[in-house]
Amino acid sequence: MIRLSRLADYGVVALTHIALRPGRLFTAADLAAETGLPGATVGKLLKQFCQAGIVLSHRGAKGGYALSRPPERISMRDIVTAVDGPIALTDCAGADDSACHLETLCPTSSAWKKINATIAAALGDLSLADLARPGHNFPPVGAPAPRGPARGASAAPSARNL
Amino acid sequence: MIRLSRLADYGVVALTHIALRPGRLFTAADLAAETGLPGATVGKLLKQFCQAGIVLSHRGAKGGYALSRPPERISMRDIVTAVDGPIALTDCAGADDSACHLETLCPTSSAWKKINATIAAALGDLSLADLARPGHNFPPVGAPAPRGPARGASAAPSARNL
DNA sequence: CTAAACAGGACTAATTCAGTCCTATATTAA
DNA sequence: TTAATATAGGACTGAATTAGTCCTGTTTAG
Repeated sequence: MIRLSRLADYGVVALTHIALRPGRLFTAADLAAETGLPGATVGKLLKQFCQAGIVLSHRGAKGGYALSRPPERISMRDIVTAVDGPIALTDCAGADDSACHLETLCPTSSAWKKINATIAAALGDLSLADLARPGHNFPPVGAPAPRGPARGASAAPSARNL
Repeated sequence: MIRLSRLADYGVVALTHIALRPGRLFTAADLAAETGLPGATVGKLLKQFCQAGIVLSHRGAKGGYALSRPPERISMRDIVTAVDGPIALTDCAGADDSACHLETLCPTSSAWKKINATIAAALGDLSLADLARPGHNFPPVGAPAPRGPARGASAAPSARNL
């Protein structure tokens, strides 16, 4: 299935947690403890978000991370792209100089481009602020679904599929 | 990155090939030879498409596969779903009875549902017929990008990313 | 100057996926 | 009726990708 990487999912959880507590500086360890995500992995994620300009880091003692801009201006696309790279369903539609050996001229590449753009737009339209306040923008459809790993019987955070 | 499985990509190639030659019955081996895709894998894909009702199979000698309905009525969503299962970026938003251990009530699940629905709609709006005639519906944006594996220097069909 | 915390990379382990193979069943043709 | 062709369905293996950990260096507060 089309899947979002687990890291990207974790990233959304972590950033949502920060967004709900504005003004506070989070160490990677604290954030991991409060969200229940693996510590080293949260550190890795925050580094990536810092490089992408989504969070600002403060080094040294009493350091930590904070959002670089208001959650309204951080989109799902920013987050997913920071963790997983450019949004492209297939190599041929996203990449630049790929040469295809399957067909001399691929009839589907332009279609993939359209699909990629649609997905990117959908992710770009949703901000971190929207995620933090779901009731306002996204009324629950059925029962309020609890969030979490579903695959297998593992108790620990597990794979998530798209 | 968000990725479509290679199988789903292969499936699109295979079905497009069939759609371009209406009336003809394809054996799995012939289709594999003509598209350059791995033989056993094409057989596997066609079985899945048959189960999903996208193609009809004719068993026995002189058997083979054909589309079950006109390409206009076969959507990308049908294809991707047949190969990769339901379209759901995360477990929690797509699954039914998953219990989340990260947060007592996940604030993001309804947002994921919206994103999933958007992607499903985008895939549902594009038919196999559209893929087979890209010039009509999707004018080339830049240079007509050739399609194919990009990752690494492998000559054989390689991983495709979303 | 010491401790806290981020920066950055290398490395390992686990998971997932692509691909192959084998046996059974159905259909056509001789 | 028999032989050949082709799909149905599953089990199994190898490879690729990913998640996660660890280590060393740098920066800053006290």
